[in-house]
Amino acid sequence: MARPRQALLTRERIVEAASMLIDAEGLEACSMRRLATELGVQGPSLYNHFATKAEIVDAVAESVVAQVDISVFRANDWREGLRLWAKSYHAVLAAHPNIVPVLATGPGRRPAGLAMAEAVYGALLEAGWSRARATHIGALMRYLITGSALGSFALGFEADPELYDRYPHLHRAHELAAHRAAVDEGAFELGLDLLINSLSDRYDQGVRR
Amino acid sequence: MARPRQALLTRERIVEAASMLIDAEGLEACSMRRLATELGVQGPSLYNHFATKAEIVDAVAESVVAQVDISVFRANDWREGLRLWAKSYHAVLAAHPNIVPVLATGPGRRPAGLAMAEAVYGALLEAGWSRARATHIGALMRYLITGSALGSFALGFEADPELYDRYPHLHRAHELAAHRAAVDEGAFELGLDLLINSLSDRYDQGVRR
DNA sequence: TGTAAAAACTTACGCCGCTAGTTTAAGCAC
DNA sequence: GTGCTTAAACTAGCGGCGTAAGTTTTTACA
Repeated sequence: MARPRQALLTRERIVEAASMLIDAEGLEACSMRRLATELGVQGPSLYNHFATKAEIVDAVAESVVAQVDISVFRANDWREGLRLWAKSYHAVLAAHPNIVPVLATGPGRRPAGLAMAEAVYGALLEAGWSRARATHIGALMRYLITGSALGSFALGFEADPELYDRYPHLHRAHELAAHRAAVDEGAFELGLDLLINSLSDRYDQGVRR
Repeated sequence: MARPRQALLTRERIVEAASMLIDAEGLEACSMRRLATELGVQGPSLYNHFATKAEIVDAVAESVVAQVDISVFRANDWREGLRLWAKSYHAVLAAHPNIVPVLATGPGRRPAGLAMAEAVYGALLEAGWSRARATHIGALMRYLITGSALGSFALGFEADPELYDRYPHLHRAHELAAHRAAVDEGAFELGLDLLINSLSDRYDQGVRR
């Protein structure tokens, strides 16, 4: 086949297919040849639309981050804004866990990532936090959110009971996987509560740097 | 060359070389052929000592986690134990950042990882925290520690000033990289303080689940 | 001393990202 | 309408990847 009358590929179609493939089978499954097959095309054809594979993955990351609700900072106190944003971000990453390693390295040049950083940092500055502290708080939130999204704590323990014979306190660790949601969500909620409440206390005491 | 009079490889030599290669050039640089070259050997020879590449990487992860000081739980209050352990873990990961993605998925079957989980969880249980809360606290600490180790927050922003023209609050984001240590360490220290202090407050108020 | 296991080797398979060059259709200038 | 440029698909192929299979030689032990 040479050039078709109607183009088979668009950047949008490619990103959508890549996103679905990554969600369904993971980052490693998303090779150029495999992605092309998914789109009914030969591998190198993708290079007519993206210069490298990294650009495709980056576009997927961008489309995921764009789903995070950053409007919450406009209508809320910084504490509530931070909490609602974190929950939205957390929920988006929970729906697309396989792309998290890409996001964990920072916003890079992605507009949605930069817009999110702008919204968070701006809200903290406008609340009165110092530049340095606002940066720390932003970093801290990213640590919690991507750290929790990167790998389930519960699933980090294998289901084989014999594995824990030598570790008296871990004798029920093989049951963790069955309570995955409660464990992982509970830990995230606890962390969010602890961080925001204690930041709030400091703020109310006038400690803002 | 057939079998040499003195074995060229041992599991220890392989793990050591892999660890150095990963530290120096990253996980992707550590291919079987490259690692073998580093050891003065052909690629497939490594399979006489490890069944898969994943086993080698896992052994590197194990050797890194084994460097974390978990003795601190014996001589300290749970708060101070938690703080000292977290700092030790953080320092170890800062020295070996390229292996962090492997650790972030949990202890798996690695003895050092399981011993660490046992120490943390045991200390929390013996302090009086409920099983569920102790699990949450352990998960939360991992989120913070691996989240912060996974990618520098400061380096997540590119040094190109023009990138931030559209984002009024980010106009100095290109300077972040120059303050990498202050930003990243400040955020981690803040997070650790906030979490442990607020957990300590709850504990002192008798809220242990 | 004969045999089995160990530890190196070479060769090769099917993936991978990506480059180069080819073919044909589309879009535009005259 | 005709010719030129560009776009979007193709095929072929390079060097690298993890790993399997089979070979060679040495060592260790019965």
